[in-house]
Amino acid sequence: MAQSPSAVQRSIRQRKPFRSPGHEAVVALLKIADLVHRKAGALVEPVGITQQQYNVLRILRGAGAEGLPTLEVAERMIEQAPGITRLLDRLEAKGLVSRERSSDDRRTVRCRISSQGLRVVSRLDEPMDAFNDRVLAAIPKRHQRQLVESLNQLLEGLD
Amino acid sequence: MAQSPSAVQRSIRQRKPFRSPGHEAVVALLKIADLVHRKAGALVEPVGITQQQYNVLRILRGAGAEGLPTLEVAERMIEQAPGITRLLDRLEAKGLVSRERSSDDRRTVRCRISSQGLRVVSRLDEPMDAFNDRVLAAIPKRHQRQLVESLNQLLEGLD
DNA sequence: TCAGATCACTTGACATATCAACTATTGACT
DNA sequence: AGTCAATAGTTGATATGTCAAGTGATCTGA
Repeated sequence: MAQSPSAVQRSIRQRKPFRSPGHEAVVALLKIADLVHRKAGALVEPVGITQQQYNVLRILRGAGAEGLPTLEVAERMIEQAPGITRLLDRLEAKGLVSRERSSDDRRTVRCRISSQGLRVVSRLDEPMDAFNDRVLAAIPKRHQRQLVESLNQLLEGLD
Repeated sequence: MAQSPSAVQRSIRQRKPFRSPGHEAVVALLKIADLVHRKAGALVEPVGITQQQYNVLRILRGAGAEGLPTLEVAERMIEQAPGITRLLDRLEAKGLVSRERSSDDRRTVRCRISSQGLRVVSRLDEPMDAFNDRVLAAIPKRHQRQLVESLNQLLEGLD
């Protein structure tokens, strides 16, 4: 007897079952990430920034007053960002970050969040946290810890 | 006593623990998806196509000889693709798909995979399947089924 | 039957991503 | 000191993504 199609299958309108659990898992991961991406993007859009820009602002807020050199910001990004320079250009143009070439190592550029930038991120914190929690709320409490652990293991396997 | 940092924390060089499991889960999901994306992209790059293009080719192969109208291809994509027309333009330019305006409904354009397209996808199937399975192999067998189920639930929660 | 709504794309304009040079500093080693 | 390699960005060219508006084709109801 045929299994009823999983949510992943339905989401890509696929009749046949997946070749393997690995295939289903990967498709699910990509699909979920795309959706989360779009929903989070819609959340930050009203203040005129993108998700990546929001990510940079959070990193710089976390870094405090000393700020961070450009490439260290890139290292801390959730998604790899080879265009970090121009990403920061746009944030600077909006007045949300400031940059200055460091005096002790003149190769590096120190990036800091501005007070306007701080205002912008703080306005987004609550809706964003609520969104994150809502995502995980879709699965029963007793499986949440296991999921986070499995995701961590997947991540470790990917280097 | 301080918990040793999780893989997710390390991957974004974050010292402090996450505000909530939901936050950690979302960061993990996005990070994993980005990595999977890049690795899969590197897999298909040698034959001169992108992941999205590979996704289209698989969809069209699955559709068989009748092919599919443009927007139905878009519906089956893993990641939403508002630029489906141009995506198909590129595949057509490479000779991997063919298109013709349908005669029964002249609004629609029927897309088919070409024999050259079939050759290209089939060359990628094995490495791609192996990759998918390798991703999931990072977690113990007894948790794999649970992970896939949880991912399905996350996905359902996102509409 | 025919005007208006809907559908299935297309196209143009613009933002962002990616990769490969290129520049200015700094570090390491003779 | 002086040369060579490695760093830390920056920039240009090109590809891709995204949104809004436009074009036929089809459907729907008076």
